[in-house]
Parts: sequence; structure tokens; C-alpha cells
Amino acid sequence: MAKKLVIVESPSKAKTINKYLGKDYVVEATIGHIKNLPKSKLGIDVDNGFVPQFVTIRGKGDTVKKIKDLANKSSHIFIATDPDREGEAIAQDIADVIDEKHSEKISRVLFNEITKNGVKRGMDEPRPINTDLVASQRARRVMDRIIGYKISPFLWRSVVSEAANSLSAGRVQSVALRLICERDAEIDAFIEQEYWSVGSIFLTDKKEEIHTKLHSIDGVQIKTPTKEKKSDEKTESETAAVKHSKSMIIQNSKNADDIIARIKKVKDFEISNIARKHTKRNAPPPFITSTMQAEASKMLRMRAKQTMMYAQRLYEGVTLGNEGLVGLITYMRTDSTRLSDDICKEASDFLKNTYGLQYAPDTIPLYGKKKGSNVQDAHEAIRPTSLKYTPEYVKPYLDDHSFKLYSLIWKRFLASQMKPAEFETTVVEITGDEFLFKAYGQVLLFDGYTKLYVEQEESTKEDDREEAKNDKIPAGLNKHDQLKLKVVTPHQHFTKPPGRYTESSLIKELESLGIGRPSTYSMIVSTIVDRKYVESRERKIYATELGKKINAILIENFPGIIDTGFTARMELELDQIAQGEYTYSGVLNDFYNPFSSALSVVEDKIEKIICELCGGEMVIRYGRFGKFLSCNNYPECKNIKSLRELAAANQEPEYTGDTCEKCGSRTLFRNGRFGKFIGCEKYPECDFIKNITLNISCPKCKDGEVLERRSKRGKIFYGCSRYPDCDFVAWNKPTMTKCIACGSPYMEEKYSKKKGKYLQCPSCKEEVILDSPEEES
DNA sequence: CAGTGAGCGAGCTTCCGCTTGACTT
Repeated sequence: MAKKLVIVESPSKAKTINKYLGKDYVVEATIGHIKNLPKSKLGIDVDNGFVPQFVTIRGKGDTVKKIKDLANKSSHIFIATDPDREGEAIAQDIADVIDEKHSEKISRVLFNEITKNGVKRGMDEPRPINTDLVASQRARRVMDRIIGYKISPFLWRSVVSEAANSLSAGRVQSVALRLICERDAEIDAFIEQEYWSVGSIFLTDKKEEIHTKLHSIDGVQIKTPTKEKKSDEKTESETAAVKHSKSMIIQNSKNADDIIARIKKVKDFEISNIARKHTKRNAPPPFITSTMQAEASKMLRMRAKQTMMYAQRLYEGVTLGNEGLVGLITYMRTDSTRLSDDICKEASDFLKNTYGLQYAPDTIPLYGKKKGSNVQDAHEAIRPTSLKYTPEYVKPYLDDHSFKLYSLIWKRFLASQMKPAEFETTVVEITGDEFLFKAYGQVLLFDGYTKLYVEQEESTKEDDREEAKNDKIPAGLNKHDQLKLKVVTPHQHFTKPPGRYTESSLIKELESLGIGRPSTYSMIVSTIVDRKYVESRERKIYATELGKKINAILIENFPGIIDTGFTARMELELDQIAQGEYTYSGVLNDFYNPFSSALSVVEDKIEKIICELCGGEMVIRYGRFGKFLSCNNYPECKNIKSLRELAAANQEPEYTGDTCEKCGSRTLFRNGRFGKFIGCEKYPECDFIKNITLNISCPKCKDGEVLERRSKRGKIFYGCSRYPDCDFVAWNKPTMTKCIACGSPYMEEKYSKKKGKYLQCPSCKEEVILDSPEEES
């Protein structure tokens, strides 16, 4: 009896589904896409309807053959790839590789959740492959290929340099780079602005303190400076609005002191109003890929790639003693917060039993599709597969990282099913003559979901009301109560520049713009790091000089594509294809025609390097030893140039200000294999060279000087200039400070985030702190 | 962990998105 074949994308999904369907079915996995455009060339016939040339992905030949063979033997074929655009395309690719004589037996089925019910529902409603949805995926793929494979070569020709190894551009990576560069520029351009606030403490007749902040004077509100706009960007109406709006900024200490002097003269203060409000804070939704990465980064200090690796393990399954292999979480690459009814019911029961009735809401909270977003909703939210597997229960079977991540996912999911936290917020207004003060208080009435899960707050955000925030406003205050002013103090503040992106804040930003997909989030940063466009230090991302340069070139030449709105517009058109409202070739024509004409204009703008021998163009060639410049009239003209030569010609020599000790010419800084050194400008006629010294004499022999050197492995170390006569060596920068503890003649300079700059004795490890670390004001 | 600067050479890189192992650097 021939079996029925079911094809899915993920092998562990295949295992699960096989359990549900039983022995009449064979379930096989494609392990992702099976076909792709060829890597070595564009693979798109742009002149004839953009027909793409798809080839079997290298290494997938066996998988494809297996599916083909199984299809031949099966009585029916159910293609159950993911219910989204990419899944539909994979379904088409599978149908295309199966022999035509079996095409009658093929149906497409959709599983919206991998549960017994979900699979049954899917199998009950077979349908044909949605060719419009397939066409929309093809259009997406082709546009990405055209953008990537047409703009990258343009960069190779525009930026001629040794450092630029393999330059690239793309719809996603280039926007990511742009965001980082723009944030960098904002921070560079930021001008710190001083402002002041006034805080007062009042006393009730029972000598209870009320901490307040000056809110307004004569109805003119005291504000903090908001993000400045450049004045030329302001419209006239905006300028007018600023003029007439009733707000002011206390700009300096004199203003603050004047105000305080006036406040001190006020005789009577009274409570002019008390407002109490009952507020609720809803639980956060269960995890999706981006929020899981962000929270794991903040709370567990895990990088996006690590997080995904551990999540994958939890998804694929962990051996729990004699229970065997158990998948602990649902699929980890998802952009939907949707939850199955079964697990919500389970959570409700669990909460009632474990935390008590008061924590379980009457109705199950609803999470799901956001309107108008790029959410494709193929998978559920990331959650535990069953609440039986509590973190404590599975802990013995997990490594530390997996356990921490699982606990986080568990708590976040359960919290999402809990009641909101409830607060009473109180605002007390205190008036004295023209001055109005406000005190803010917040009291937790019911902890709700916060019993289990508290979202990590953004640490850098400065709370406007922070000084006046007081959880304990005295009880029993009444309107018209008379108060005494105890103390009034000025507080100095400075506006802060926007924070740099971290990996997860960048991912969140891209996601909100609809750029990138859950399966690629953790790749985005590593791509632009590999290209040396950005660097990551202390979890923050900085643009490199190369990155800034590439970004400027891209924005100048392809403003319409390297744009935060491009993907959103593209998605709208892809939706039109999927809905049958527009065609594949229509969308691609609309995109390609302006793109290709822009490209040809831009190609002409590339600065050509002219061959000084024959007037031809110097182009990049690859030889046995890497890149070099050659005349394109080779072999008639044999002019060649090294890239180093070109870079030297474009760069101003860096003079030391000293003269050559051999010939009296000027000396300059040069770069060699082992770092910077000083050489004579007359080289190669004069071969004088000298090392760059630190102006510290050698602590060991006292005659030599300390030099910064670099080892073969590129590590910087410090040694004596009289080597090999003196073999002094240090790994940290030596200073001539004596160690007071052990009398060692010198100490080494070190740096740590906690201690700041400090000195450490190489022999007794005594430490002297130089700079205290920056403190949060 | 101790040295330093040229020139040789003629056809390579790249996208985004979907999934896991097999590699011995």
C-alpha cells in the first residue's frame, strides 16, 4: 500500500507531524529553500520579462532527489511548507522538481500551528499552489538580486582601495548602514545644552515632607529642551508657535537663582489640587524573534546569534530523562504574537493553580496580527510547548545558557497571560503666588504580571519627572492645606545626545520599518561588520570611515533605494501581485526602468584613473599577489600601479617636524608591516629610519627609551630601544611612576570600564586609580 | 618578544531569505 507524502521545511517539524499523522504518511523536510538564483551571475533576463534562472542549491541535490523518489512512490503528495510567501515559493519549487505525471497528485496544505488539531485542519483543506503568491516572492527575490548585484560592482569600481576587500550593497544591509551612519552624525553634531530645574520640599503641619518640582510660573510651563531642529528647517508657523507657546526653559544658574529668590519671598503655599488616578499597565506580549533577541541581550547579555543558537536547541528538543527528546519551545523565527487556544487554556489553569485566581484574567488576552505591518504570521509566538516543563523541571537537562533563555521565554509567555499591574498615581499641585509646583506619586495596588516578569527599562532615558517622583506622598492631604516651604534647590542638567545603536536596537528599528526578516536579523549586523563598514565596541555599533564613505556614495547615487521607505513601498507592490491586482513583470518594470537609467548615469560619474602613458583607463586587475591597477590597453600598454602607490599619491605626507639625522631633510611618519615609524622624505636616496618613542626612558637599563612595537601576531607591546642589549619588555604602557608598595621603578598603565584609567605595578600588582569612571549624574 | 620602505601580477568579489549539519583553520 503506497503511503502519502507530506513535505515541510524543518526536519524537527517533520518528526512532530509524523507523530500526529501516523504510519500511513511519510513526512520529509526540504531544510529551507531548494532552489536559488545562481551565485556567479545575475541570473535574470532583464530584457525579456525578467525571467529568473533558478538552480538547485549546492548541497541540496540529495534532498531534492529523495523528495522526487518518494513522490514517485506515494499515492498523494501534500506540500506543507510554511504558510507564507517564501513557503509558497518553496512549494512551487517542489512541485517543479516532481515528475509531471504525478502533478495530479499534488496538493498544497497549510498548518497554522503544529498541533494535532492544527495539522488535521490543514490536511482537511487541500488547495492548489497560489501562483500569485509565488510570483510575489519571485519579484522580491529578483529585486533583491538586481539591487545587490548591480550596485555592489558599482562600489568596486568607485572605491579603489586595498582595505576594501569585498564591498557590497543591498536593500537591507545598506539601510542598516545608513541608520548607523546617521546616528553617528547626529551624535557628532550634538551640542550639549544646559538647563536647570527647581526642586522644592514642602512641609505639612505634621512635618511630613512633600518633594516637588517647579512646574510653571504664571501659567508659563517650565520645560526641558526638546530635540532641536535646525532653524532653517523650521517653518514660519513653527517659529511663531514657539514664540507664543506658554513654556520656558531655565537656561542658566542665574535664571534659576532669580526664580529661587522670588520663591523664597512667597508667604503662603497651599495645595491647590489633588488628582488621583487608577492606572493599569498591561503585560508585554509573548516573544517574537526581535523582542526575544532584545530581552536576551539586555537581561542575559547574549548576542543575537547566540540567542538564536540556544533557541534552536530548545526548539529541536532536549532529552528529558526517560521522557526522551522533547521540543521545549515553539519555532524561534517568527514575527507573530499569535498563540494557540490550547496553550492559553493551559496557562489559565496553571496560573490559577500556581499563583491564585487573582492573577488569571477573566478573559484570555488576545495577541495577534498587527494591521498594515509586514507580519506574515506563519508561526506562533515563541512560547514553551507545554507548561508541564517548568524551568525547575528541565533545569537538570539544560546547560546554563539554554536554561536562562528557556526561563526567560517561559516567564515572558506566562506573564503575557496574566492580569495587568495596577497603580494609583497621584498628582499634588501646590500654589504660592505665581508659582505652581507638582509632586508625582505612584503606589502599586496590585502587582499582576510584574510578579513574574519585569521588562528591562532603557537605562539612558532621563525621566523628566525623576526628581519630583516620590512613591510616598503623605496620606491624608487635602485641597487648601497650607504648607511651609522647607527648602528650594536648583538642579543643573545637560541635554544628552541620542544613544548609539546596539545590535538589538538596530534590529528593532529595522523591524519597525519592515526591513529584514526574523531569519536574517542576526545576520544583518555581522554582514556590515564583515565588510568593515561598522565596528562593535562594548555592545554599541560605530560606523567606520569606510562605512561612512560607502554610505555617502550610496545615498548620493541611489537615494530612492537606500531609503527607509523603499522596502515598505516594495511590500505594497508585492502584496498587489499576491492579490492578483498587478503583475510580476509590471512591478519589476516599474522598479527596473528608473533604476537602470539611474545606474547608467551613475556609472558615468565614476572618476576614472587615466593612464599617464597612453591615456587609457587604469582598471583593477587580480594577480597572484592580490589587486593592482593596470591599463586597460594591456597588452599594448603595460603600465601598472600598485594600490599602495595610488593611496600614497592621494594622501598628504605626515611630517614629524624634525629633520633627518643623516641628510638634514624633513622626516615623515610611514607605515610598515609592523606599524608606524619615522623615515626620511628622501627615501630611497636616504635610508634613515627611527622608531617612534614614548619619551620614557627604559625602566630597566635607564639608557634606552621605551618604544611601542608590534609582534608578528599584531599585538602591541613595549620594549627598550637598546634591544638586544637590553631585553626590557612590557605588555601595558609603562610610566615612570614608582610603585609605593614594593618600590618597583615603574608602573604600567591599564584601563578598565569599572576603574577607568589606572596604574598597576607589574611585580606586586598594586593599583593606583587615575580617573574615576564616568558617573551617571 | 624585536623586523620596518618594492614589486611581482591579467580576471575576483556581491544580494535576501528559508533551513540545518559537516567541517577539521
